[in-house]
This record gives sequence, C-alpha cells and structure tokens, in this order.
Amino acid sequence: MSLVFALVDCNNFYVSCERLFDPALEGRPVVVLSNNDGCIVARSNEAKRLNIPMAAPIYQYKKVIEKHKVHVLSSNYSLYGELSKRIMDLLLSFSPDMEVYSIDEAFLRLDSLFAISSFDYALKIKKTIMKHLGLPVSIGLGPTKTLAKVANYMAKNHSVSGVYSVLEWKDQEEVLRGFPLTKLWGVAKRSSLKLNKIGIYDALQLRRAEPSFIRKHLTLTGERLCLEIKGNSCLPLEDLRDKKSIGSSRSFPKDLKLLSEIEVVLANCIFRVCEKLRLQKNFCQSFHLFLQTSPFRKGQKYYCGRTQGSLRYATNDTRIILTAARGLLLEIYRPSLFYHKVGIVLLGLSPSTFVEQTLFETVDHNKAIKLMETVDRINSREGQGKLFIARQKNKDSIQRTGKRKSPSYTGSWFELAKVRC
DNA sequence: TCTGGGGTCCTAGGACCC
DNA sequence: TCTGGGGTCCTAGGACCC
Repeated sequence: MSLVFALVDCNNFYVSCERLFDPALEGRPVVVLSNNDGCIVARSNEAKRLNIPMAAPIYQYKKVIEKHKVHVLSSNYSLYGELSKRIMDLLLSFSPDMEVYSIDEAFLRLDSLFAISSFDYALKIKKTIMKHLGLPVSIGLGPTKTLAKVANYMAKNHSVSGVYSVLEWKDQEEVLRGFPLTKLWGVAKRSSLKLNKIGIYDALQLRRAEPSFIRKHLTLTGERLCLEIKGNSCLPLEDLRDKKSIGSSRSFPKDLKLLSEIEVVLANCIFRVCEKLRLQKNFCQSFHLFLQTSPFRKGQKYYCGRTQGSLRYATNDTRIILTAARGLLLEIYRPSLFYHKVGIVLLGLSPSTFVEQTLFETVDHNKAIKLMETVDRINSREGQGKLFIARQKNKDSIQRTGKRKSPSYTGSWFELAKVRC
C-alpha cells in the first residue's frame, strides 16, 4: 500500500492565536516579537504583503510599522503553547500515527483510510479545527514528508480550500516544475547555490537527478531529499520521546558583566529545562553550558565559552543540575567581557522509569522525584513561577518580559477574556 | 541604541588506543 | 635521516528548520 503523509500547518500561528481573543486584529497587519521584543517572529498576511521579513530586528522596520499602523505584540508563549496542545490533541483523534513537528505543525499518516478519500478527510480535519478552536490551518498531502511539505506550500499559497494533494505522479511533476529550490524542506541559500553550480535550478531537475550524484555535492541529507521528492519515503514519523537533547537559553535585555547576574538568568534556564525534562519523563546524564557575547556588538570581539559537565548519575533534579552548572560557569566566565546570552543543553537523555544506582553511594531518588513532582504540580495549577529556587531571585530585574504582551487568556483565572453584555 | 529560542543532522579533524 | 595503519570517540562548526 502506498504511503500518505499529511502535513497540517497553522496559518500565521502566533498571530492567529492573538486574533482569537482580540478580533479587532482581524484584517489588520500584525507582527509578534521574540523575547525581549527583539525580532519579528510571526506576521499576518497583511504584514507579509508589506515586505516585513521573518526574523528581522524590529528597529529596522520602525518606519514601515508606523506608516502602515502595524499592530505590534510581544510573544505570549503560554497562550501559544496551550492552543498548540489543544490542536495536537484534536489531530490525534484523526490519526494515531502522528509526529508533532513544531509548535504549529504535525505530520499524520493517513494511508489506512478505506471509505473516504484522503483529500476529503483532510478537508474534514481543517473544518473541525476551525469549528472547535477557531484556528485556520493548511494541509498538504504527499507520498513522502518532503512532498507533503511541498503540497502544504501550495495549499497555503495557491489553493482556495486550504488543502492540496501531490499524491499522484502527474501532480508531482506539474508542481515541481519551476518550484524554487529554496522552498524545499532542507534547502536554503547555501545548498541551492551548490545545486546551481551543477546545473540544477528547480525542484523538477533535482527530482530527475541521480541521488548518488547529489550526495557527492550535498552529502547524505541531499541524497535523501532527492529520493524523497522522487516519491521514495526515507523519513519516517518520529517520536518526540526520542529527542537527543533539550535546552533552554536566554539573551539579556542589556549586556551583563557580573557573574552574579548571569547566574540568576542561568538558574531560570535550568529551572525551565528541568521542568521540560520531567514533563517528557526523562533523566539526563550530562549537559552542555554556554555563555556568549553579542556577535553584533562593535568594539568587543565575539566570545562564546562552552563547556560540558557530567553528572554522577542520571537525574531530573533541578537542584543537582543547578549546583553542577554553577561550578562550570566559572570556567567559561571571563570577568573583562560584557555578555549577551547564556544557556544550557541537557544530553544523554534516558527514561526516568529506569533508575540507575551508583556504586558507592545510595541515592534516595524517590524523595527527589516526589519533591520535583510537587513543585511541577503546584506551578502547573497556580501559574508558572509560583514556586522557584532561591537562585532565581530578582529575575524580573534582569529578565524583562515583553511590553506589549497579551493577557494569559487560557493560563490564569485572573486574565480570562471579558465579554461585555 | 535596539538582532530569539529551540531543535536536528552531518562532517572534519583531533585525541587516543592498539 | 628515517617515524604505520586502522579504528573509535568526541567536539566544533556548518547548515538547516520553525
């Protein structure tokens, strides 16, 4: 039986989430900013039409924003996270074979449908999400993940229904002719230039090339891409639990010099990443720490200090990782520099169901696990940040939140949307 | 003046071992 | 003066994605 992949992708996700609770934003150009209100990370179609690019620093587009009265919002990740969870739960009811690819995207396998065509089924998914959650999505159908991505691009840009299929051979040929290489999943400027050098300028030419020849120029990733757009599936659905690392980092609203201030931000990163680790029911065995100066700052050479730390035993205890990381931060900290960003990546992840004992010490894992579970439960019920570790103190003085953030409509009883009758 | 945060995969090259 | 060959593991860095 041939495979059917559906890629469900929310349209302008962050903007759509904001519009859900503030309908006045409908039809207006809207952008959402990154942490510290630095870059533009989401744009409404109206903002896209004003040629405001993705990931652009906001200050470079001040004039356009003022001229066209673009509505600017800080990001409200707890709102987006909550709505994303609701979408994914709903999608799971349409197919148990699902991969959550990002906050606003998921792949579904639909090849075991018998009574209904996959196109009609995709239409039904789209309508259900709109009806239950009020969020617009586009759906692409293809025999491989990469072709489903191509179909999704077509659904977003060249379809009235919001669903597009390239399941048929002739549709694939037609769509890929003239399809820009940089719109393919996994191809950006560098790779497209390399392909140009060997005479390949569109996706159809790549489809007709010899995979082993592409490998010579674009390594294994390129060979797989070539096979995928020919219709040979090489990329299976992946399980989120198989993640190899998880991390948390923050850039500072203003450059920091004092170790004590950097430690506070790092403590908050560690608190967040450990919460994530426990949520996915994993332990970690080691971690990677980094501290860097701004690559944009003039008058100071870019510095990125990195180091790796091992833990005596696999754990998800915030306190243990915090203590280990503080010691290592000293190794990469240079007192003379002004810093821009700090972060931690947890590695060597393993299921927390399996508890490893060390040879020379008896560790009471259960006690630590219970304590951490309690902290997570209270924070989940009472709102993030109710319980925290003392080292996270004064976090608001160093970690500014967005100035234009919308209320926590779905996350706090005190910020529910109000309806006037 | 102001430039995010969270990931993945691959490769080259160094360190080290026998 | 002449200084092997094969293997593994680790890390940094590049490229890419959303």
